[in-house]
Amino acid sequence: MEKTFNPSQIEQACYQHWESKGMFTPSGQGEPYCILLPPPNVTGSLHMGHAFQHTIMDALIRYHRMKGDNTLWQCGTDHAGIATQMVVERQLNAQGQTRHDLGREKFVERVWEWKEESGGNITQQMRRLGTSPDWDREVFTMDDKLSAAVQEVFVQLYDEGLIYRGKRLVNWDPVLLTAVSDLEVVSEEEDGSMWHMRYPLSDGSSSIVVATTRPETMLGDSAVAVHPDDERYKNMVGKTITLPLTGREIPIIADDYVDKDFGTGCVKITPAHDFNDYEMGKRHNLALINILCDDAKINDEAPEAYRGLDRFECRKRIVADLDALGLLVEIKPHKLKVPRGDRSGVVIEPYLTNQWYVAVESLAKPAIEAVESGEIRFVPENWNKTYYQWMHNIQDWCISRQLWWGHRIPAWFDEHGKVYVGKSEAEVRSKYSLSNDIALRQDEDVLDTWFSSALWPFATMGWPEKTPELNTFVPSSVLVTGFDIIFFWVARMIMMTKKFTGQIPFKDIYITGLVRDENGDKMSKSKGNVLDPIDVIDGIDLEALVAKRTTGMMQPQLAEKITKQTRKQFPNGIDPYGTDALRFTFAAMASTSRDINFDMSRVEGYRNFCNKIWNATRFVLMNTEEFDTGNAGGELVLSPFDKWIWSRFERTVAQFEQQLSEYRFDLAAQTLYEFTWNQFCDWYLELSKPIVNSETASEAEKRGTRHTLINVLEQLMRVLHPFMPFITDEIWQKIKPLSANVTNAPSIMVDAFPTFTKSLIDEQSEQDIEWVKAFVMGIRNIRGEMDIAPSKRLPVLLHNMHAQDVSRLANTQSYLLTLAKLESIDVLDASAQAPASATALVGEMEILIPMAGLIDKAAELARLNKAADKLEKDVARTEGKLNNQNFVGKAPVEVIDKEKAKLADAKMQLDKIKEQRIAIEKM
RNA sequence: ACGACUAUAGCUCAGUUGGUUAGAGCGCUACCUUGACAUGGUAGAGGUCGGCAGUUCGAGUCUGCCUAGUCGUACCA
Repeated sequence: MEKTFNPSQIEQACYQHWESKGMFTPSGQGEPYCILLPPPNVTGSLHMGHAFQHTIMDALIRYHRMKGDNTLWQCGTDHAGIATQMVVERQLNAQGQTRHDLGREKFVERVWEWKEESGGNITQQMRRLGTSPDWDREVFTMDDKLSAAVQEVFVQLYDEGLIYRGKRLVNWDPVLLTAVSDLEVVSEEEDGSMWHMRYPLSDGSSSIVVATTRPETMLGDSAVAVHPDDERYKNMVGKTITLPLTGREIPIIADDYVDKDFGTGCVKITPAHDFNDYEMGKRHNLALINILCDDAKINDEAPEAYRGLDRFECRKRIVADLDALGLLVEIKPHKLKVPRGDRSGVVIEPYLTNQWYVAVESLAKPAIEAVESGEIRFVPENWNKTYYQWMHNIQDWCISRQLWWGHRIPAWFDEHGKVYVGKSEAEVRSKYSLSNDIALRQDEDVLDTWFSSALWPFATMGWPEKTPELNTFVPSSVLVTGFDIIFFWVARMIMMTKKFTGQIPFKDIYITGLVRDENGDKMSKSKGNVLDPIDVIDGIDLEALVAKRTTGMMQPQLAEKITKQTRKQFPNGIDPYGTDALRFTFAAMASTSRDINFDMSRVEGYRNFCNKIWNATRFVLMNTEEFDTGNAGGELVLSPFDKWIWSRFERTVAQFEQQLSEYRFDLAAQTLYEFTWNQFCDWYLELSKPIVNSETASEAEKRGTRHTLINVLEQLMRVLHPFMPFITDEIWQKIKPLSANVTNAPSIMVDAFPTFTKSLIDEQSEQDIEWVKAFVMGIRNIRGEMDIAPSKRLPVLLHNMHAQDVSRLANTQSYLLTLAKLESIDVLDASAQAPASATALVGEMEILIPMAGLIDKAAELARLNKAADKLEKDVARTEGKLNNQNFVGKAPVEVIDKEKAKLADAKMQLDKIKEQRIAIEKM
């Protein structure tokens, strides 16, 4: 084995071995365990968020697979309607074409080509991450089977009256020329203005001033509203005003929606261009006057002067024209929330169109109950409040999109515009008894991408057919996803799965945080702080990284700043850290629902951890490869150290499993790290050296230790495997032949997870080894503090020993000499006078290192004073507690006993230190 | 406006139902190339747990208020 672990040498071959041998396929035996992969955009690439979530999912999958569960990770990709269509349109634009030049059919062909070309990208990247989904079951949301499920669902919902078509206001993206759902609109506060405009009463008696942030919509006003109790305007209600620039006469109405204290207390009402006005228009039977074309230019409803103008151009003209007429009262700066499309970034218009909707109320009810009853559990739990809040106020879902890429809506119109819904034209004709001479044309629109993803839990299992998978893997075990898609996806899956299978889609929902950069900023192209997980795995040189971050930018002017910042942060580029280090980093940072501030120094730390494991293996191999490890038989005598490490290992397994079951990946990772580094490597490997190298130990003893070395390591690899799949398999392949593991598993990933063995817990050995550790650490402390060269062998005297100290010493004396680098250990008679010494305490036993020629008087006094100060504080605090009658009277006995014991121990130590201090001062 | 979350060492974070001296990693200081590993070893420094009040024998942990920050939802034209 090489001296340093080199991940790039092993990872890809290892993965091919797993995949080619079909190890990702469910075993078909044991308890079902299933995770649904949130399908990533088929033409997308893997980002840090994916890498994080996939690590979590893969760790769970690998763990359950090793536990013997019938484990399925269902994977696939999403067609991502708008996003993918936009990419292809941009490609066309670059060639000076639009999708209309190609026509629908050719354009969709083009998107399929793009999908074929780039569709394998993200799944290849997932393989680099070591993920182990069942690739044979990979599904694309526009596969025939999924499409069939989509149609089936649509038709059923329509037939039940839960899907309907309606003309109403929708969020309209005037650049993409499609409707979008409420969730696809993001409103950010922006600087704007509030224009106060005067509308004259038709009878000339007076005028009324309205305030608006969108003056251009006045062309579509159909009323002015005031509050019914507003004394200022009470006498005007019922009168009309003459709308400037149009000359239309419109009523003044009263409605308690109006806030008397906001603006002027008068609101212009434009039912065709504002959601609130639309509702008020319905209440008061107002005209809907649409003044916009679909690209947000002014249409022919408006006076000729404004027709064809862009909405913002029109705004300027209206303001100027009103000003010229003396009707512009004032313009105030005003902050307002501007709704923008999450994809296009342009201002969304409320726009009157025909769209398809899902009536969600009846679907929402069982979906709410599923969480209320505890059948579905959010982890952490507080997300259920977010869920409830949204579900209780849920609005009908606009599912039609005026795009070409997606599932075409299975509805046909006859020449009169009558609609027929069915899975195909043929089915529609027979279902509605339409003869062939009646012309039908299919609806042009496609469905919202999330409509098909909502069916993911059952459509991927073969629904509507009655497949065995439906019975086995619905509900799935846990959904791992981000809070950002609770509404988009999670809620809708619950509704649809409940509706069509009667089952919940998953039992637990583990909500992850976001992966941010090391400063807590969101990773984004425009900030230039994006990290590619593959670059962390393989490494990347500085120039390539800079190039990656600065090409294809929306705002090229930022390139310079990003270049500088990148050169500063990564002067030498990024080192190749390997997949296992990256995965372990994600696991270790995954504390409950907290965002991750991704820090490269953590990855480096876990890369070092991999190297530590690698070198521990080298050590173990060095001591077992050419030797008898007792696997073929032969007497094994286990040392206290061997028993101790087995005991600690069993506790580690138990703790790890407990933490994993609570989705505490951070604690689970910490448990493994602590055991591996601080117990196994720091202590056990060191403790084993005196035995395996001993000239006096028996062959049975040596065999016992070699046996423990190889088998603890072998089992440790299995425990580490869910987090670190590559290095563990690589090592396991090397060490398994030397171990007691007799399975024929071709890989550690399909071998068994170690089972907690209670009989190996050995309290006695644990306490004995703690004594050894305290002994060694006491001496090391003196050595460190007194600046004694580590190579200097020290003579040691022991004083005030109890029977247990004597027996422990007898069992471990030869090892202590090696571990603490001692020249000799001598026991001092109780009556004997100790020479001036530096002292360490192990319980009540004193370890004395005679100072002669070694130790500086002042330094030792300083050390003793430091220890005494600390103990004095402890004693004072504890005495204070025990003298407090309230404490003694009310605290539980165990707590009081603990305090008493603590006090006695501190006092004893303090006395000994004081004695030492006196002895030293006398020198 | 409502809701959720966060505030603990220089940095990033743990800290379970309140109960020993509040922990880890990274960074820092000193020493050490000892036959697994310098991507290492040993020892060490560093915290009035955001603030104020309360409950309690006892509060990092529970309650209230305040401050700072993050996010979500709904918004007044």
